Amino acid sequence: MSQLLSLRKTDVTAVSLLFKAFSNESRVSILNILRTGPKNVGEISETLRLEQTAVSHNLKCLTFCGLVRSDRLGKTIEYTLNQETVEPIFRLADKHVSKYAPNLRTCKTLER
Amino acid sequence: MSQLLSLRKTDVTAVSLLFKAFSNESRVSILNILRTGPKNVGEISETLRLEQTAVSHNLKCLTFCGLVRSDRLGKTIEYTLNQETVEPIFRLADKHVSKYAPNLRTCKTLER
DNA sequence: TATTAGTATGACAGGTTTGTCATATAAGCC
DNA sequence: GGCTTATATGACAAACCTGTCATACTAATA
Repeated sequence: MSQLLSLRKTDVTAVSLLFKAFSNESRVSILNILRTGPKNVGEISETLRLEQTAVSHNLKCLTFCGLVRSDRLGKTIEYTLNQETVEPIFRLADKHVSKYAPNLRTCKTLER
Repeated sequence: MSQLLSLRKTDVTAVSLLFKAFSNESRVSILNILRTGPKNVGEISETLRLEQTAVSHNLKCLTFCGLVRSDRLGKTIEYTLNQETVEPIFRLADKHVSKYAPNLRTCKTLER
């Protein structure tokens, strides 16, 4: 009930950890490409032109946060997006950026 | 139209920058406390027991991302949450954590 | 206009994150 | 079992982030 107005301390920690997963361009690219459907590591790596090991590291992080799910398919491992969470978050973020921070993409690091 | 299914490259950059703002515990605390209403720097600093300069740095970053707005009130500067974005994002994050990553809060750094 | 209170800025050190390299594991096939 | 393909893991250096310190700015008030 009061959850809606304020989070407990522990949740602040969890929420910041969750968004750490979204705070890296490679990981956001991976999530973004998985929106079009499940893909294995090789396909992700090839499409995004990212090193296989880098993709694996980032997928582990995304899995740990519950943002993707992995299923072994023979020699291959297929990754599937957690659409329930990721889709609405992407939509909100996209809307926010175009409405409130249209110049965000032009800077390379966060201003402070 | 196709925006709903995939973001352009530039948006991936913007989205990851936006979530970088959410990826730090101090900043999430600040956003969280602003959910209860506008506050000035001193009030935020005092309530969260964070150094004034640290709060100022983090507020600058949040302002830059359009997540808060600042209004000078005499000697004081009041910060107001962008509820339209932050409220639904917090709700989604909170729901996601409890459903898909309930143990997230117990780790100090992102596993990889 | 000098002083004080509130807030911002810049620089820097310590800590964290990231990609890469070398290597390990797992599954299928000969 | 040995070989090959697909993916994961661990260590490490470079890059990046964060809080702190010293200091600057701004507005109100004496």
